[in-house]
Amino acid sequence: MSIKKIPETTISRLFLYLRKVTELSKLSMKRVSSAELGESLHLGAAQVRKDLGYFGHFGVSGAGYVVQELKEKLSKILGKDKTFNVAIVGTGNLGTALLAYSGFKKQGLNLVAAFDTDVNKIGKQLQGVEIKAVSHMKDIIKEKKISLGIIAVPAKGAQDVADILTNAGVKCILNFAPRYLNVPEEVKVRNVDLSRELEILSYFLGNGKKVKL
Amino acid sequence: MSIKKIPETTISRLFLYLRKVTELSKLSMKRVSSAELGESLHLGAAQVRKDLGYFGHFGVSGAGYVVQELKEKLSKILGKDKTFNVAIVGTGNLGTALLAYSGFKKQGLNLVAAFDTDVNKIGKQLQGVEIKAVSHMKDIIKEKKISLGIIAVPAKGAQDVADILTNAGVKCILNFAPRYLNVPEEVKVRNVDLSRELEILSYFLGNGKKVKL
DNA sequence: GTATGTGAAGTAATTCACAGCT
DNA sequence: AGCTGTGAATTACTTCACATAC
Repeated sequence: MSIKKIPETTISRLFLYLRKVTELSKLSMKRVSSAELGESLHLGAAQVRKDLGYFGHFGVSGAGYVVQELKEKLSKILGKDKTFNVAIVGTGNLGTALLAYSGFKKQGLNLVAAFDTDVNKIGKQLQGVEIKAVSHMKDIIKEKKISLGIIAVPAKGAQDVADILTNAGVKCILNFAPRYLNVPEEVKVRNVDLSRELEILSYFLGNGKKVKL
Repeated sequence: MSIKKIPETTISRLFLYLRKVTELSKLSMKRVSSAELGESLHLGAAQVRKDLGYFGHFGVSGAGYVVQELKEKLSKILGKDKTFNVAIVGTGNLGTALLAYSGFKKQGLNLVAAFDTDVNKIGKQLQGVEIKAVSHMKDIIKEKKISLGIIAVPAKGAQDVADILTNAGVKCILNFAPRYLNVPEEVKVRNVDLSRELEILSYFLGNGKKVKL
């Protein structure tokens, strides 16, 4: 293995491999081939091998991968051994659903703060977290050492929220607002744009056969 | 313009152009250049022109695009003039948030049915829609001519739901369950995997400088 | 002069195909 | 014999650059 840039798509697939290999390990399976790993994820064997290859030689030629070992190495690579503090900004319907989302702890993420501008919401408890005013955000983020921020506010407020977050030292943002966020280079943003997902699907509904996706 | 395969990334950007051009039209702007269009979306001028070029010659050489005209053409291309009926399956936190999501109508999507397996929920009203049993799904989907299904159930039930949906004639699926769905070739699926988004971000948190994304 | 439309060049990701290890 | 690891080939997308139209 040589030093190469690792595509983000590869990182994203590694989590799928980890999920799968965790299942297999529960089923007490000892070995797994690249073809088997890719199968239910509809990925080719070559793709799986190339992805894993970025991180070293995990496999046994002629015999596939040792399930337990692969699981441990992937967990390590993917930072599943670490935990991070998370804040959510915006406690509307989507924010509330996300607060209730039990997946956080599984990802090693502790939801430690929630913010809103609505005075009727401030002070209320949600999933054991007290909703605070956005005006206190900077201090609380520093104080609680929050490194990941989730933006679930309307589009027009999103950039301001992103500015405050990055100013306070947040390194990653999951953005649900339907707009592009300008952030400093070292900050990583991922966007989930529900409107756009729906729009894209409705495009395919309208265009049926015309476009081969 | 010749007949070419249109990348899905292009389709997805067209919606961004439409949003922007709609804003500009509200501001009574008459013309817009490809550079201006791309600017706040952090897309290059060439990218914008290439995307629009897939669908014909909309622009005026030397003068950019006529805002109103571009808006109308994009609306047409993207099927914004049509409406579709939508069903949601799973009325947990996420499903409820989506039901409440006001973006639907804007996309020309009418949420006309909601399904759950929980007997305590069945019969209740949510956002003016009565929650029905999953066992009645097939008939209701046909009867109400539902063409888009949203899956917001846990991973283990998701494939079964997808089977019922596609069997009943649903053509597009927005899947929030963290697993790959096997569907007939003509059915279009888009996946929103919140766990994975969080995982990917936490990978970047853990690996700070090491990986240039 | 200015900005489009588009081949050509460049970059990135996927898939192929096979040498080499067990 | 079987399956990995990886360069080479392919495919997909983006960016460049310029002839063309207004």
